[in-house]
Amino acid sequence: MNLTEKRKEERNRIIETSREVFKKYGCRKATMNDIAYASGKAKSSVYYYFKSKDEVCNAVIFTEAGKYRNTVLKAVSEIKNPEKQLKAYILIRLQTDKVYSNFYNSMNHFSKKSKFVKRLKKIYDDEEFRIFSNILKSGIEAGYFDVYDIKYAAVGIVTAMRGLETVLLHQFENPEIEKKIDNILKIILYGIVKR
Amino acid sequence: MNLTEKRKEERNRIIETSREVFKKYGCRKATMNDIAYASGKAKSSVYYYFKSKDEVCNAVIFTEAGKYRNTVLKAVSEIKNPEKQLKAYILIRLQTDKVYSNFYNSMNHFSKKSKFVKRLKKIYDDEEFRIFSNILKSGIEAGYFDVYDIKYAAVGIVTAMRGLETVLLHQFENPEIEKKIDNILKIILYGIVKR
DNA sequence: AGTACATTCGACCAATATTGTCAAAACATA
DNA sequence: TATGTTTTGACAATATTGGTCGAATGTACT
Repeated sequence: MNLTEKRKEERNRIIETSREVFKKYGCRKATMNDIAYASGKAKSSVYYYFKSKDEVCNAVIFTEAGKYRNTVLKAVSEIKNPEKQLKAYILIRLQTDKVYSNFYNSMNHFSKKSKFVKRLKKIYDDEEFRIFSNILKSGIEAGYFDVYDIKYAAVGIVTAMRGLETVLLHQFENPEIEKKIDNILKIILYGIVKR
Repeated sequence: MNLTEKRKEERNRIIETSREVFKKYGCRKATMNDIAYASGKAKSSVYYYFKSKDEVCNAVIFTEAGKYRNTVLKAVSEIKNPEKQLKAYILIRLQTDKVYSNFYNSMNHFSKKSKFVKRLKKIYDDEEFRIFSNILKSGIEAGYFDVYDIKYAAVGIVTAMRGLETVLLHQFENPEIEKKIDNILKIILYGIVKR
């Protein structure tokens, strides 16, 4: 095995253990010692792989975002019909959102919003925006959708969706939720103007 | 309401919130600030009620031990037959053990066994010993049991039970567990000598 | 063995965070 | 207002933490 390969693998191993440590203690409370110990190394050895604790955090976030992305893409790409794709996307978003909000809520339970959480949010937001744009784009290419400007359409719809979520999230157990989503989806898809 | 009463109530309120904070962060990671903030007070206000963080920890442990005690006693006292009492006790012990081991495992997940955990264990151990002795004693008074020396009998049986647990705990989902306990119980109750 | 390189580690320091104290403020109560 | 209780922010003493460095260990190749 290549030297840099081995190095990367060790890095990934540390990232995985860090993820667990963060889950347990939260990012703030977890110390480099915790991470090192959990990885079966000395603290300075962790610094051999990562410049700083910040970098470890970023790596964990980045990897998690990647996993999230894959989950979504895999679920969505299996669906051909763009309309159903959209619906699947919204549903999966509502589900994973719950999980990952748990993840980073525990990170700064109290204490003013940290730099860290802001960064995490931004990364997820960007990711989401990109994924959604792709769905829109492929829908357009397939001749299903027709929007004036993908970028602004995406921004608008994602924003609307987020508003939708804040309303729906706390009634997520509600079995009516699918119907509600269907209704909103219809508006997004066909507009409110009668044809 | 009496003045000292009010004070005690406030203390209890802090103990309850502390318990939640400990559950979340573990005892080591939780700071007096965390506790104070969660209680809606300033740090120094917490020190008005407790001499030190150590005292807060002790109070939480003590209260938890008391709750555990009540759970066991309530469940056991409703049973008249000492034999069934013993069985109920062992079962409930196995169950609550799981819960509270989670509680204090999270307390010092890594880092050498802390003074704190040792104390927690000791308190639970004493408590358990006392409860068990009472069961034995009431069984003797009721004419069901007959042992030479309650104290040593209790020590012996509790020790044996603990050994039993270490074996059984990780296969707790096993539905056969009741049968196994029954078997052990029979040995404890009737001895191994044929009559 | 000897060299070059990757990896691990413990000791160490400066910066930060935490515990615990205190005197003053805010609050209640009569 | 006077008295006792409770809350608080500022502060000192102390402990923990992030991060550095040089030395030790490991490893692969000549």
